Amino acid sequence: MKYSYAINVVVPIPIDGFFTYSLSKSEFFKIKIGSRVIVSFGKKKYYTAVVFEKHENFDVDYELKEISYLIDEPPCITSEQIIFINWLSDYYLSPIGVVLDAVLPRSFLIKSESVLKKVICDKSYKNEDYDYEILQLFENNEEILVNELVKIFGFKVLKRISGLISQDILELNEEIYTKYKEKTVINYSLNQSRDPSKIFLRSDNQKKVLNYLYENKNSSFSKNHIQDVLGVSVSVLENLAKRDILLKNRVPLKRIYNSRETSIKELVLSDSQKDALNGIKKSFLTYNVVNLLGITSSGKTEIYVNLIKEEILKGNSALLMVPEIALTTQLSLRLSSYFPSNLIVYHSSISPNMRHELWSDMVNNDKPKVILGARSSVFLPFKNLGIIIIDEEHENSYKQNEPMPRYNARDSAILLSKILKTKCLLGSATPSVETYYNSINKKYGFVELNKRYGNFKEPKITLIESPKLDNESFLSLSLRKEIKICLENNHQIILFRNRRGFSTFLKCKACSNVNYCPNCDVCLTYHISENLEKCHYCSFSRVKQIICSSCNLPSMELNGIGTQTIENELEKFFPKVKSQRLDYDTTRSRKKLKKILQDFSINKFQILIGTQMVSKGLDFSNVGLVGVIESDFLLNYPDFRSHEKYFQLIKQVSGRAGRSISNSKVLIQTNYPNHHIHNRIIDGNTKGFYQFQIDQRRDFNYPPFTRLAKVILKSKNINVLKLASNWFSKALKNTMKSEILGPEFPVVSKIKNDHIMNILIKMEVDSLRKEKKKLFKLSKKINKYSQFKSVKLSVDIDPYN
DNA sequence: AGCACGCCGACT
DNA sequence: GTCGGCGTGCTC
Repeated sequence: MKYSYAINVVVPIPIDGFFTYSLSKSEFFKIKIGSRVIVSFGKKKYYTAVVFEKHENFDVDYELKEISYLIDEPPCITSEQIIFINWLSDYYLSPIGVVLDAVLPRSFLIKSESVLKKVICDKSYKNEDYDYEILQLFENNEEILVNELVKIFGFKVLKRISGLISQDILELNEEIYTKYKEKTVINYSLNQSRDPSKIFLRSDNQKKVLNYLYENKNSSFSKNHIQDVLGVSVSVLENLAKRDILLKNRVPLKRIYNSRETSIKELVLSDSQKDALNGIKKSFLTYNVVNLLGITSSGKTEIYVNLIKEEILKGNSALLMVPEIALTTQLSLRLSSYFPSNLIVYHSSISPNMRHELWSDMVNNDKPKVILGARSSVFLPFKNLGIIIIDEEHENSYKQNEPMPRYNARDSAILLSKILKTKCLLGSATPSVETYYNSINKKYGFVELNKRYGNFKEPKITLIESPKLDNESFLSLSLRKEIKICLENNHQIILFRNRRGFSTFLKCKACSNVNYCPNCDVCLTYHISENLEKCHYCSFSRVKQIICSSCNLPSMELNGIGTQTIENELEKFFPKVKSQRLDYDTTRSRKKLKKILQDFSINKFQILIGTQMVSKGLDFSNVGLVGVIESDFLLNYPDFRSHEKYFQLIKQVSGRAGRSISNSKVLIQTNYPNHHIHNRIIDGNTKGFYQFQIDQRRDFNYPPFTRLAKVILKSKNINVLKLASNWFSKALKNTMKSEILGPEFPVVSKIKNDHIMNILIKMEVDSLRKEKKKLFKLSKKINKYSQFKSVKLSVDIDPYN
């Protein structure tokens, strides 16, 4: 069949590929690539879909449906985003619908939630009886869900409504527009109809307000503003309003850009910062991507701010990506003092209203913006973006594993910078091996910043052998000594403990049995505060059991060193000293997290005990000692990146010490004081460390010399899983020329009753596209075999872990 | 994702 | 005899 006008759309559901719909000539010329349409999809459902391609004289061998409704003529996503979405889907072997779903704000995608609103209800439309049938329903209702109409009349109703809409009798709004609520404030302004000479006031405060408003004629102010400027309370305003001297009116307030105006700070750069900044600018003349290696506390932020400022002055926007927004309160405060009216903070858990407003603002408003965002901020509809800065470029949290799509925001941002022809700066004190390799091989520009801000010395790092198990305490004598000295100097202490490895668990004294989760292949973690044994992979939890399930003796007892045990231990040795724990269990709420960090920064307590969280970008001036306790499980962890991760972790926690004091110390309590990584950490030979890693990666064919793909197979039935994995691995070996490893069970081999097997593929860089295509084709094949139908297969491109 | 179709078991 | 369980396959 031949269609004069057709469009290819993407439907935001986990299906691959485009779907083609026909449309009228007028619709065809109105519609743009990136516009949203409502289409009937499947038997009943209506979805919001996005136009990706337009075709004239389109030939297909099946019948096309017509589009139901054109939502927005101006596209809701940019043409660059169309390219980007296609790339993401292609590169990460992820259905394009899944990518679209991740990119667009939820509020744009609500399916079949359109609402019909009565505009005029003119009885003269009686003559067309089917229209009247619909209009009748609006006699009693102002608004009706399209869904309801579809339920009553079937899906053909949409064609009928579209007639009424084009005649302006009904109005179709997406549910979001009714759900989306403008934020408003009450503003006070002068009642111009009152003669000022006839107003008599006794109160000084009231006079103050009136004078202020006279000075700023024709403007109105929010109560907050008047309170801030004049220091008068609301009741003063209310009294004036009661006497009709002031008028109250509600005005819409943008949720974005409403950070309080503060004085714009002037930046003072140190000489080494200036050098680095100039180096970066020079480097951007030749390279699209530049890597800034600035040691901890060297003041990378000031450099970022400078680069962003230059873009803003040029009328461009800037994106600053950070790994985890929860820990960036300090950073966002600093940024808002430099860019009070341009800053937008963006992450996955901002409110739908906010996201909606922000997105529309980016599409419709050319005002330069500074966006501080977590990984999902790469998906925003950028216009005139001048620079992308990726802070802590090495962080694993740039990689999203769950939910789909799996993508790496750092890599995606680099590609986005190419699509947008934008500069891209990678910043880190401990760059990833890949980035380091690209820098020394001139694929990226490379700038180093080796001096701490304020010229404070980097802390002195010392290794101590962990005490033997039967020792009086797992806190070694020398660590306790240093803690004491540090406390006497009135400095603060951070104790770092890596949660993975072992956290607290229960073990049988008699038979050494450890309790496992019934659904997952991990042992249960014991939470003292709730007296519960919990699984960290599924939602399983139960009250602590003292009786061993294996030998029936009441001999289950606490094992492992968690942050709680450290706290208890500290209390034993330093009973008068205040400490606080900071980990994902104790700090579920953001407020609490903020409070703990705030309290620590104003010296309310002396010792902060924490997991990974304390290693990331916290800036406390008074920390004299960082203690690392038993965190070296990474040295034995079966992953080619585990040494790199360990190095980064230690460097980052160490960096928390001595930010504004000299003679700060880092003590690493370890079982492997002679490990070669420890040698590189002690002698500060970072280049040596990276060279060693690069050589190893080259020898064993790991990235950056190859690209990895991990195939994850899951099934409730372990035997089926084994058969399927072996079959798939063989199939891969037969069709691909890449090296195939596995199948093998991962460290955690069962989650939520699904058994898991992984196959690792090492693909040559220059045959990547072809190899991925083969992998993709094969992955579709496995469910064609009836015996493997229950096996769930997914692919992780450039996996971490 | 959602929905229909379809093939088996326990019920008025 | 039928209601309903959820396994499987399709959606322009």
